[in-house]
Amino acid sequence: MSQSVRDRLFEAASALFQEHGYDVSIDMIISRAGVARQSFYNHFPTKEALFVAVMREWMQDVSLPLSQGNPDLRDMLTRFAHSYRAHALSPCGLAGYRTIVSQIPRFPELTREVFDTSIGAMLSLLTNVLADAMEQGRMRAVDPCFAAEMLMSMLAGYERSRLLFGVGPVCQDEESRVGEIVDGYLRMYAPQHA
Amino acid sequence: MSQSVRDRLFEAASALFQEHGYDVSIDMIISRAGVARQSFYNHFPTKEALFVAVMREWMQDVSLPLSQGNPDLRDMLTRFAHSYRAHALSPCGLAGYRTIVSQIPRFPELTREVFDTSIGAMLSLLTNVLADAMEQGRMRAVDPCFAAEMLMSMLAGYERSRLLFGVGPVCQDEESRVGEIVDGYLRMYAPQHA
DNA sequence: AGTAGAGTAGACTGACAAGTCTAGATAGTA
DNA sequence: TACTATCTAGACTTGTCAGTCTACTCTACT
Repeated sequence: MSQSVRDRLFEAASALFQEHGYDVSIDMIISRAGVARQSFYNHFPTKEALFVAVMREWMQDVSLPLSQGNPDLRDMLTRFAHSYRAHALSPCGLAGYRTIVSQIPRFPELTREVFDTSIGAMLSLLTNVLADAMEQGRMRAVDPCFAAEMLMSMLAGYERSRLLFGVGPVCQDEESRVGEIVDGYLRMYAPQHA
Repeated sequence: MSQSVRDRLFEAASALFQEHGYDVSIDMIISRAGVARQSFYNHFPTKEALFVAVMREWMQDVSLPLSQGNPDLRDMLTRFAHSYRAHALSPCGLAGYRTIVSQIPRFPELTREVFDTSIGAMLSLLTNVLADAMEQGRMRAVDPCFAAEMLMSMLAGYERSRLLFGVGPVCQDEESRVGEIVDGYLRMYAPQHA
């Protein structure tokens, strides 16, 4: 037995919540984990508690290559774009998004916390970077938070919905699509007196 | 009795599906409609059938002020922007989006149909309009479908997620926000030889 | 008057799920 | 050996919900 009972429960629940949403029975979780019913309740008081724990772990997965000192704005944004899209548009990320969104009414504080520490945290990181670029005259001076929202929207707006609904493939050519998005974005926010 | 039993069931179900998602009991629906249990089954064979009917009605609500002949591109896009955002970011639109997204695994064909006839239909309308503008040299010539995706993303990308998660108010100043988005968009796709 | 259709009220069934409880197995430790 | 903690196996309780069924009422039509 390489993994502890708790870890096996956790992994099984994480996969099942992603696949089927919150409506997975405890029986399914314990059978996937290969664990007895009572063992579940030895580690988690309720199913809700397990869900909360899994959600909190999902939040930890966000890490972004956004170094504030990078002199090449285009390069930095391109890296960010690939990293963000790889997470948000992956089957995993999409399924997690769906699971969380569907549980917003049941867990309002938790889901809000998930938002703040993942998407919201990304936004504020990006906002800082853009504010920096604006101060140095490498970008048109606008509200940096608004500009950050625009980039994140362009990277995973319509496309996230489309993929959520299972319409079409992920992308024909990720590289060139990201290139086009970043190009357009830099045109939109090019310094006024170039 | 002003409304037929069927209409009352339909309205009650539409409101409750929006508010609570698919997990609303038949008891709740009939009690809200003020109707007996058997009457429900006189009109709909199953709860799923009612859900499908309600979803199909939701699709009908999309109508857009996109006249292909409008000579003022900015004016046309601004109208589109307001109309799209009024629908997508309203409490109603957001709740419906959540309900549908959470039921994607259970009703894959239906939800796909919903997407195609609402968001997807908007995209193709907008695509035609943009292609037109590009042909006339009023916009930079790029893939019009990609350009349409960008506009829809900017109008309801990050913001839709934020509102879905119950973070913050709808908007401080809708008018100026839409103005900024359309401005930026037109800058991004301004003709190359202005 | 009589009949059919559509309504109400509410009991009932069968399935399923969360959480509790009992009993026994296994392993580590004093 | 004896004790304790954690595990397994699975029965059990309680509650909910979709869908069925019975019995009665009301109204329209012939």
